Amino acid sequence: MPAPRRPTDAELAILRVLWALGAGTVREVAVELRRESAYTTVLKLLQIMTDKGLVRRDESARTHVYRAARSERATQRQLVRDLADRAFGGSAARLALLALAARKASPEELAELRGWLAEREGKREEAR
Amino acid sequence: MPAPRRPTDAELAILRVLWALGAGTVREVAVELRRESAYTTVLKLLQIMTDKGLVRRDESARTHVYRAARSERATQRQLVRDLADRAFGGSAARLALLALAARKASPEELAELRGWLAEREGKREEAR
DNA sequence: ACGTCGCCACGAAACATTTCGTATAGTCGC
DNA sequence: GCGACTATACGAAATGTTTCGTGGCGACGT
Repeated sequence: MPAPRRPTDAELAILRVLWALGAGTVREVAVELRRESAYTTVLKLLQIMTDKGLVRRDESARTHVYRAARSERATQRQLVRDLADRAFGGSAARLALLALAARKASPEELAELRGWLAEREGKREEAR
Repeated sequence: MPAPRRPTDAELAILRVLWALGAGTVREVAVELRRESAYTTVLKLLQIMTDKGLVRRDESARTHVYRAARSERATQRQLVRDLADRAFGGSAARLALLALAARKASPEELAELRGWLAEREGKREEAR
């Protein structure tokens, strides 16, 4: 399968609901987004997303059930790479640095970051 | 001025050229992008971008000169925040962590990151 | 059986993005 | 002044995104 195109804003909003729910019907997704989109809008988007391969549809029941085709993580990775290419000359690390500067990070997040760096350091030691 | 809308892909490509050049005429920008866009396409985009407030135009000479209205850094910050909101539940730190995992970082970049964390640590000490 | 309700398919409109052709006009050299 | 060259402006088409209305079909209660 060819690399799926970057999801649009509206598509991403739907994907987020599906990731949170695991799977869902049109109505369930629409309820989560009700302030933003009418039922048939969500339906249409999900149909388009099915065609694009962004979601998979289970049609075995009369009320179809949708799932995201790719994991949240994989999609996030794709979006990050895309943004790195478009706005950071391809450097995801520079993107990361700016992200850290752009918004305050919680202590937990900082701890995660330190952990990541430490692990990274460990690997470097190993490689000697 | 109201917050300018997120630049589109084609707009961002042009902004990158302008940031690199400092300022430039339509032709200069078009030359940098020549494999991607015809001269009049670049012209049209720059006109639109002027209307949107993404670039400023100096019309004092017959050949207009364009400059990015906002710095590369500020725009990057905006894009990062936008992506954090759309795909990371607003957490720029989680975005940063994924960015680090998504692409190998150079030793220089890792050093920068360590430096940033160290500085951060210093501030925490100060606050006691 | 019949009305009602929920569901999906489809089409179309409204809008944004991207592309480029053509028109028009200033400038320079001759 | 005239022609060649370069510049901007404008319009319009091609494409992509987002919105929602309408129609038809099946299920379910009464």
